[in-house]
Amino acid sequence: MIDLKVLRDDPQRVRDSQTARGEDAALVDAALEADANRRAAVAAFDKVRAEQKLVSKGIGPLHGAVKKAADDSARASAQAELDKQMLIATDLADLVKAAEATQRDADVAADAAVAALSNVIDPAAPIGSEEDFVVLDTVGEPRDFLAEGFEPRDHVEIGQLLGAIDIERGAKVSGSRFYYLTGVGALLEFALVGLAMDLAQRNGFTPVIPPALVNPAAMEGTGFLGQAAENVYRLEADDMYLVGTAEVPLAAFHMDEVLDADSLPLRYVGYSPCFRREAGSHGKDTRGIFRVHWFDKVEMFSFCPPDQADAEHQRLLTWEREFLDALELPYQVIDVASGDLGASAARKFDCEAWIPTQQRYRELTSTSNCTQFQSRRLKIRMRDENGIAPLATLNGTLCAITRTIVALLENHQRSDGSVNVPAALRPFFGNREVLEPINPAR
RNA sequence: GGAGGCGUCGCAUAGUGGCCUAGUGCGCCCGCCUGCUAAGCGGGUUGGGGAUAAAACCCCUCGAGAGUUCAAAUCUCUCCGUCUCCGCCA
Repeated sequence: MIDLKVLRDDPQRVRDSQTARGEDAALVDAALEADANRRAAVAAFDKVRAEQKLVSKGIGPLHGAVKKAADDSARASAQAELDKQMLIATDLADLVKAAEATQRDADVAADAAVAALSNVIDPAAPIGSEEDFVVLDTVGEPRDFLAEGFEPRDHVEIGQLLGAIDIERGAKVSGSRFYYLTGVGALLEFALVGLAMDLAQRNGFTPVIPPALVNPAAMEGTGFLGQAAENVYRLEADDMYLVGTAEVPLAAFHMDEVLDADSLPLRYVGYSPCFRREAGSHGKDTRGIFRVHWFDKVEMFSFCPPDQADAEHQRLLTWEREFLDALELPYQVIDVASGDLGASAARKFDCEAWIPTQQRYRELTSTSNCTQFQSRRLKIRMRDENGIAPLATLNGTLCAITRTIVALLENHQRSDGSVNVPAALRPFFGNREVLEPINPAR
């Protein structure tokens, strides 16, 4: 949810942001109107409710006056007054009920209208659509396989040779975009998680194994039931959702809480399965495990004071880069354009690793600064010397297992189908230096 | 899954239809007193919203929602959480 103060005081800023995202700027004026309606309805209710309380409060003593009346005429006049006040009170009760209903409707409408607005983009973010990203840095050199004298195999082939990835059986058991990691493939996941967790812990993150199944409040508060709703798995019978990222349970961890500003930034690193329906991506990345309905991921999440969010965002990016550096992968860092930001993000950096068989850089990790957008919805606030205010939330991928495996196998393959294990990963992989083929080529 | 108990301010507790404008203790904050500390004394201390130049002020908030009533922490219903016992189970 965006800041109502900004909406009221500087609506043009919000309109410009909507436009830059390629979204409807008219939603801003609809939200302004709904907000004005709400305030009018609140004022009307407050007024009639205050009146009702006043009258109602007088009725108790009137009952007493009737009981204690000294004589019949005093009793009759007290009773008359009581009857009169009761009539007024009954009328007021009807008015209150009506005003309350009006207010509730106006409230719901205003909430919906404001919730339809995406986060106000960071002015530093490049303006444009998906392809208008800015490359901030390029690290490492793609290998020249031609010069090395062999054609690189793709991760599906290598995975088959190593006995690491079983896509056919994944499809048999669960359908398309499913897989099994087997043998060194399974061990590779543990090694990657070990390396990622180690890096995170050294940087002050609290490791978390979060629930991957959450209630509607958590899913909605995180902002995934808006434009991303079609990609979320919902369990109809239980009204629960399968998370698409640990960002959801990590963000919701402090839902409805007020955190001490001195304890910030609070950093958590979660390891969880991620479930994605991949609606609207039919025909995209159909081969292998690059785009799947389920994968595991190590995700960083940070709660921090708003004025430190930019710096924290840079730190998250730095840790993402350290991880890719450790894996010795060539990659580039991009500043994602306004039209390609999620609804919650004000700014986003992606790290894209070179995929040799695709001859291009593909997204491996991503870090978003959601400013106070998520925390307002989730009611996560901080208390400092200035009082209570929403805080900033940020998230960043440390390791999306399947895509990392794709990049690792393809970039570190050798002509005989074996794969080099990068030095940093070996301590988490039984000091293994090379993964050798165990299956014949098909 | 069955039976029962319990959800009140940071914590602990009082409150069974109108003196509740939710009391008290602890903790915390400010002040007084005091060689210093402790004690003592006085005041403050849920959160959200409306109004305002800022206030005063007003409304909502006793797990959530609905209902009864002129009036609900209090009565009724539904849901959620939690605890105890029984059953089942990785």
